[in-house]
Amino acid sequence: MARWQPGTAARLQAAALELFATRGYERTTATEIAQSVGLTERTFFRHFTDKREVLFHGQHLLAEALLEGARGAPSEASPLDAVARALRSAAAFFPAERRPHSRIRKTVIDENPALQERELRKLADLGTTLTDTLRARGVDDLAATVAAQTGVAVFGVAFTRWVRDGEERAFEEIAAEVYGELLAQAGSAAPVR
Amino acid sequence: MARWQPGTAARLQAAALELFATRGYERTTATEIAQSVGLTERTFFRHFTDKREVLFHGQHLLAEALLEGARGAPSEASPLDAVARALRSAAAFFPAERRPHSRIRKTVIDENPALQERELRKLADLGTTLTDTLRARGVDDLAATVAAQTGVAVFGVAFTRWVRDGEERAFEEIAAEVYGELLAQAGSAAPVR
DNA sequence: TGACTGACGTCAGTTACAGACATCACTGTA
DNA sequence: TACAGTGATGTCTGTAACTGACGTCAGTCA
Repeated sequence: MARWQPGTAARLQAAALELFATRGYERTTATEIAQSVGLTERTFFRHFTDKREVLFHGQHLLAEALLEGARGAPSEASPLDAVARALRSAAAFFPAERRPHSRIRKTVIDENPALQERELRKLADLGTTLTDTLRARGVDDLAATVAAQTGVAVFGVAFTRWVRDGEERAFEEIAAEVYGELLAQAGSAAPVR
Repeated sequence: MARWQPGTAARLQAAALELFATRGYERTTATEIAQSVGLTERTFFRHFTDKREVLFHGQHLLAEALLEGARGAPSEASPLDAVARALRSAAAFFPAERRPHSRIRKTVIDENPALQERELRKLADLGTTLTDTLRARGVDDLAATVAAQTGVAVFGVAFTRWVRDGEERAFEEIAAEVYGELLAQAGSAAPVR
């Protein structure tokens, strides 16, 4: 018999989300989370740098999906078009089955500013890596930064709407709507004087 | 004679920035900051909810300037035009004299992820209040959100460039450049299929 | 004069982390 | 098959960010 059960991080994550959802984030200690799956506080902090991080583990997979989409764009595609492709390939990360889980997670995060900060940082990190990817395609600094940041903004708005109560459309559809709204607004905007 | 000197928060802020810049953020304790101006740790935490917050006090003034700009836009202006106005009125907050101070602050923040998270949150808060302002002008939810988030993205990029080493142009000029780049990219983008 | 307030100090407690070191099932190698 | 790693864990101990309760006292105002 194995000395330790595998998937420690995953078990901690599941336990943490459940405890956070029932008792609230602040009234749940790292020790409690660890003990609820038969581990020690110290072990918890070996798997997650932060108490907050337990809710955000695995985000790098989303980042990779996004970047893959951008990298896969034809070389003649504009930076913004590459970003649009990135958004489409991110959609695979938000299938309908995942929505209930995402909603519980959202509820927890919405209740705690510290968790919101962490989420914003993950989003911002997405922005910088996306910028780097665009630059690697030969896009100049300003264009890459603007396209990537815009893309992250669209992603953020789309994700927020996707997890909203009552929303049933697919992520891809919502993202297309948000992106379309951006193009429409920018298209009819007054030029810089 | 007054029992306490006025401007406690400002003195703590100045002391904190200096200590952070010399010793580094993490190796500076709240107690040290407080003692360096003859106060107690407890008093520090009465003025700032957080150790981080000492670097971000006063941000609400910037928010008010931004919102004032958006509110001042003519009623027939599009949401994005209102946002562009908000950006222009924010420029008053970044005169050339402020740049050296902003650069020191930036150095400190760049070194610490926790501080970056706080900065992102302030930016995000700007986004939500800007959204609310636009909605109060009668703009529908999607349009307001997209315009506001886009504006915040432009602001963020412009600010980052404004504090960059070697940069000497005024904030307003940089913001106009970034905003122009966005319009140019969106103008030539492929429409959503 | 005396109650009240506001900005501060003091003290004690909780908890998020982090370093150092021990443990021990498992693994690969001689 | 003996045996030296290795890696995930536990234990112990310490630091610093906060927080609540309460006391203090100069200035203010009825």
